[in-house]
Amino acid sequence: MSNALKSLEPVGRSETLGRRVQDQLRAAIMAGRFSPGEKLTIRAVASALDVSLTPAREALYNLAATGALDMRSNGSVYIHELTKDRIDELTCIRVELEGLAAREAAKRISDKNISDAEKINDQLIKAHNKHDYHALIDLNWQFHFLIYQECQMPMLLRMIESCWLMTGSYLNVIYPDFGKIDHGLDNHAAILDALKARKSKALSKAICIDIQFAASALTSAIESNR
Amino acid sequence: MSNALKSLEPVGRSETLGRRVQDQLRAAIMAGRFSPGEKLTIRAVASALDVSLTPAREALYNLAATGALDMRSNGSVYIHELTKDRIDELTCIRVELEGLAAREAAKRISDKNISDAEKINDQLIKAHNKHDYHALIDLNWQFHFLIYQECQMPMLLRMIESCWLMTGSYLNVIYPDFGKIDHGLDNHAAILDALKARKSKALSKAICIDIQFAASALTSAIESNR
DNA sequence: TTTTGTTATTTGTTATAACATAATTTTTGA
DNA sequence: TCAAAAATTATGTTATAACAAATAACAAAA
Repeated sequence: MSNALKSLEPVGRSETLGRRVQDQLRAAIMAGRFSPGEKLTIRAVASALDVSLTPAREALYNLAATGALDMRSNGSVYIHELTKDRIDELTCIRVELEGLAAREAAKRISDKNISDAEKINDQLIKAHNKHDYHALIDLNWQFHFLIYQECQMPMLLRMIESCWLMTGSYLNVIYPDFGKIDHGLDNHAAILDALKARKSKALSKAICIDIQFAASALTSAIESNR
Repeated sequence: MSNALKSLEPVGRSETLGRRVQDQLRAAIMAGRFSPGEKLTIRAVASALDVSLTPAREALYNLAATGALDMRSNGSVYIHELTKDRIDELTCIRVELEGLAAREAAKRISDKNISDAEKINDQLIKAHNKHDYHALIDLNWQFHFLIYQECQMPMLLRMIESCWLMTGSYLNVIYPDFGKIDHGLDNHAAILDALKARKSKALSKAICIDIQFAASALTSAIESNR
């Protein structure tokens, strides 16, 4: 094969409709565009994305299978509604999984990734100052997963992602209180410090503090909204 | 409501075909009845269970979404084929998740559950002596999940189950070497001791040793089978 | 007004057919 | 004999229709 041909990117094989529906739903969930407890019917999703029932159903049920959506016994699918107990459970799980990812990532992460993480965090601080919490949600996601990706553990990554999706719908509940996430910025600074020093234990600890901080903010937001 | 009505059992709502297919596949996977790398086509599953493509596809894709099956980019679904790297990753994840489940279970487990676990372990020893590794696989599953269930963390349980399903097809590879699993029985004894003393840290450690022991047996089985 | 039974509507379930692509086999030509 | 091409088969994808179950809306009775 000629070098010119080899240098070409493989044409993005047209994804299936089912997958595209799933990707769109996932993006919407992780951007917090759904409200907790909202019902997602097959037909509503199908007509919203202009596909038939089959791919809409596939997307909804696959997301439910990973835990990103909540499927009840009658087959209806809802956005997760979290109780204090559920948040506590999720926090315990995330501490274990993301702690592991952080430890492994610290061993492997490249200088370039560290500087990328710093850039993202700079943007994140700007977004915070501008009260642009839409961007903040997205950048926070990018910041964490840029680090986690370096652990080179694909199964672990998928599990962590599904944990994040479970709380996605509450981002809009928690982020508007800007007073509370000043601490969140401190946590990110601690994460970056540990990253630069490549101290895996310190990184893991900083990540866990960040998780627990977010969880307590979420819990109090839920308790007061009730 | 009348007392007569109150005494009636709620009618077990007939499961959907999709769910029944999924349950059957899951049971077969966790019993090790499939070989690693085996291809599961939609039509083969549909005709084997005498259903149409729709529920067969739903079951396969949902299991793939949880990681129990391996879905490749062209949509074909396979039984997982594990490499050393993948086993290592899975072991790390399981140590975290099952360690957590064990710690929490130790806090909550009832006397009855402990004696149930002992009974299962007795049967397990008998199955071992009879070289009945089919029963052994099943009893080992029961033993572990009886304990884990006590943690009262439903999301965690599902994650642990999907980890177990990933290695299901290798059970028949690993168990026939009976010499190696004498240690496995010792591990179970240690687990029961920690359980009876309700020492959460000791239980967690015993479980982790069991996991790592199984992993190393699996790794060497794979390496030698190659 | 509250309860209860009926009807209508919504929504999940499943089989089927048509289609497109990937894999395999067969055929053909050098 | 071998490799390329063509045909065939296998397999995944999707829309649709018919069905069943759950839910909501409504009307009649207590």
